[in-house]
Amino acid sequence: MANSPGKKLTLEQVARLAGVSRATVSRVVNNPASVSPEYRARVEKVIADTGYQPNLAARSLASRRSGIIGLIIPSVTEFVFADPYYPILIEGISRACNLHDLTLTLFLFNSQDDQERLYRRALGTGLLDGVIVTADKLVDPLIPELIARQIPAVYVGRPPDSSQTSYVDVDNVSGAYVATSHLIRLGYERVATITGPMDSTAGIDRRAGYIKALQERGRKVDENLIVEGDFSLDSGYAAMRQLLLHRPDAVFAASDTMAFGAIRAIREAGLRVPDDVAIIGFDDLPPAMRFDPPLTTIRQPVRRNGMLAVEVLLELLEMGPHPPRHLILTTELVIRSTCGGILESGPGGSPRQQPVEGSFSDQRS
Amino acid sequence: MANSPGKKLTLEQVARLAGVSRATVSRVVNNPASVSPEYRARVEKVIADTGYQPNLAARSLASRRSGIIGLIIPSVTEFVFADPYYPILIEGISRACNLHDLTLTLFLFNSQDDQERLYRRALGTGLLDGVIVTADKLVDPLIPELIARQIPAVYVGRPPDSSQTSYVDVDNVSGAYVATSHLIRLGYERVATITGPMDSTAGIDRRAGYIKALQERGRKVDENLIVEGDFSLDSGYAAMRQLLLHRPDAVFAASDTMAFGAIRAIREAGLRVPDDVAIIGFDDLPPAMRFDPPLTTIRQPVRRNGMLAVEVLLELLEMGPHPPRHLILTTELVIRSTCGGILESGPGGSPRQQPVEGSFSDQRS
DNA sequence: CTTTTTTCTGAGAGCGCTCTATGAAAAACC
DNA sequence: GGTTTTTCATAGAGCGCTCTCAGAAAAAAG
Repeated sequence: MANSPGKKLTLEQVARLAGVSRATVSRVVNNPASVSPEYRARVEKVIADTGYQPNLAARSLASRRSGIIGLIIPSVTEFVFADPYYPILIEGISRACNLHDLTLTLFLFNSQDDQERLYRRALGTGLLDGVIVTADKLVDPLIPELIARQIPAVYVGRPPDSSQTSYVDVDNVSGAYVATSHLIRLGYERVATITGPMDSTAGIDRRAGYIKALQERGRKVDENLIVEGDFSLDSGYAAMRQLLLHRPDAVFAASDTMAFGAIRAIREAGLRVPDDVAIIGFDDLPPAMRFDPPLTTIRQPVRRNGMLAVEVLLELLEMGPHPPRHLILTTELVIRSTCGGILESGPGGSPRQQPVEGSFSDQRS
Repeated sequence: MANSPGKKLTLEQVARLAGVSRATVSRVVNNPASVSPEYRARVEKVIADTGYQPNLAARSLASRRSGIIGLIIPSVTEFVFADPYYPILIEGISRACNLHDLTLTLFLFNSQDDQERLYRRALGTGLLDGVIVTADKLVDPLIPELIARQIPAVYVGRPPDSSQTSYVDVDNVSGAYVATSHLIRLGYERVATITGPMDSTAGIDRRAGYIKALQERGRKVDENLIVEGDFSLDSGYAAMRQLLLHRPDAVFAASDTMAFGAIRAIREAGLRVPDDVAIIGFDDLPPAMRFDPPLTTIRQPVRRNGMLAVEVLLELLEMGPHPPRHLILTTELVIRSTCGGILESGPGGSPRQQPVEGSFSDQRS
């Protein structure tokens, strides 16, 4: 009896059934505290009996709040879903949405041509309360658009210009630094890296962390040991083949998926991991643990990132844009089997990172 | 100049700027043919100059059409994204949405508790023009709900009761039949199967295809050679370990992911694929090709399925529910390296399936 | 017991758009 | 040239909800 009215019930009818005015029903729905107990009970009974649910379009038109947020992933889908990263991010976002009774809309584009229409659809119709955008590209036409239209937005990953944009990111520089330091500490001499795309901030930051670690240890940076990938398996494979020409004994791959590709290339060259070449990844998505051999990597809290993005967006929605929020989560070194772990407990304290998954620093810029 | 009006433009204002009535602007937006060329040009110019875009909430309230559809995946997300199946399905759906200028909302639930609230949110607010639902579970409280509320819906995968429900599916029985027949034809004697969950139609149908193939060849069905999995890697691994007790020489796994788990179990037992145990999967998602050794499997057009689901939904939206539509796509045997392919060209014609990816049968029930 | 303050409900004006009914102008017909 | 059709823009009534404002009733104060 709680539902299935042939025709949809309106506020008006509920009001009539309860013998009150429309405004009162609206109030019990949106702010029960403002209605006297008797009236509230009366209305609530009718709502329970009829299974009344407000019409979102009408509510949204009148209140300019829809409870709908958008997730915009400005990359072509084939690329997007080649990696478990995005599904897990989506899972996190969706979880937080469920927690807050938000509805999630998804804007993926399948070809570059979709982009313009998609953005119009997402941003122009005024339906979305706000958006979460993944910072995939260094050149992002979306940022000025979002600012001009004054649409609350939170980036996942550091956007190219963060002066007016809130974001949630992991500390990529430090993660890469830790990864590279780990390799150096284990005694490897020729530590190479397969970077992410140089048109993404994540790619740039992780490369910077690699170089920082090298320099701090007084190693010189050899450009031959730096090859650019695009986070995909194939690019990891190709990059590794190129790297092999220069005989690295350890490699920091800027994503797990590229690490898998690299391992394949290493094996095809008749070499072994980690005996001949050690390798460390970045991400620690589920396949890393299951891979054979299990991958040593830098864990980033992707799901958590997604959830926090929603929280920050909600904050923006309530408090207005004000100073943009920047949340940086820490990463964690996860030692498994691809770096040859024997030497790892050197003198002078454990090199093992503290798991600090829950913590994060909150810095405003 | 095409956008960034500080305050959002309304139809009203566009009408004023163009010196026409609101109704006229509305008509050029929705049905340009019904407006005389001069007026149309005048209005279109203003729209182009101002970058006007109609407010979705208002439009949806007045016309009862939002251009938004929902994708409901009635499984817990951790499970959902453990497999590349869903991301690829989403990609297909999203592609078709872009093609038709539809907006996609995503309803995932992260715990069983979400379910009720999620369904209310998805179905009760009247915002969605229709929904696509994945037929994951045999017991689906959604179907009666959808019928009662008269919400246009298309299932991906055969729903438990299809008498009133449209769906798009692949021919699971025939796919499993082909897979099993392939194994038999190659000369394997003890052909086992790792089934999908028995509370899903896909699991049931693929099991049925396996049994049908066995029976048609006069093989007797040995219950010891049938173990139930849940499409996950771990379940494939566990199922295979159990199967190994009964010395199968070939296995049909009802999903690629389970096949990967099974292969791991086989190797851990000191056996080789395909020399000691042949294995064939189902899905042919990207990892199948990249796996070492590349997996022989049954290809199902997942992306295409997603796109067609949208097309069918659109049809429903335009034509009304009428007789439910049932679209069954065919599968295709993809021979790679896990079945020992040498014997495959037996006498009496090639056992290789015709690739028929593009075709599908359209049967109404 | 009257006045002031507080608490709540109801009336009513939108939110921005669609769509039917209406009527004016243009085209077609006799 | 007058009448009937056809074409096409406009007026205006909603769609279902929120929210401000005013006023009635109840509580507090004098």
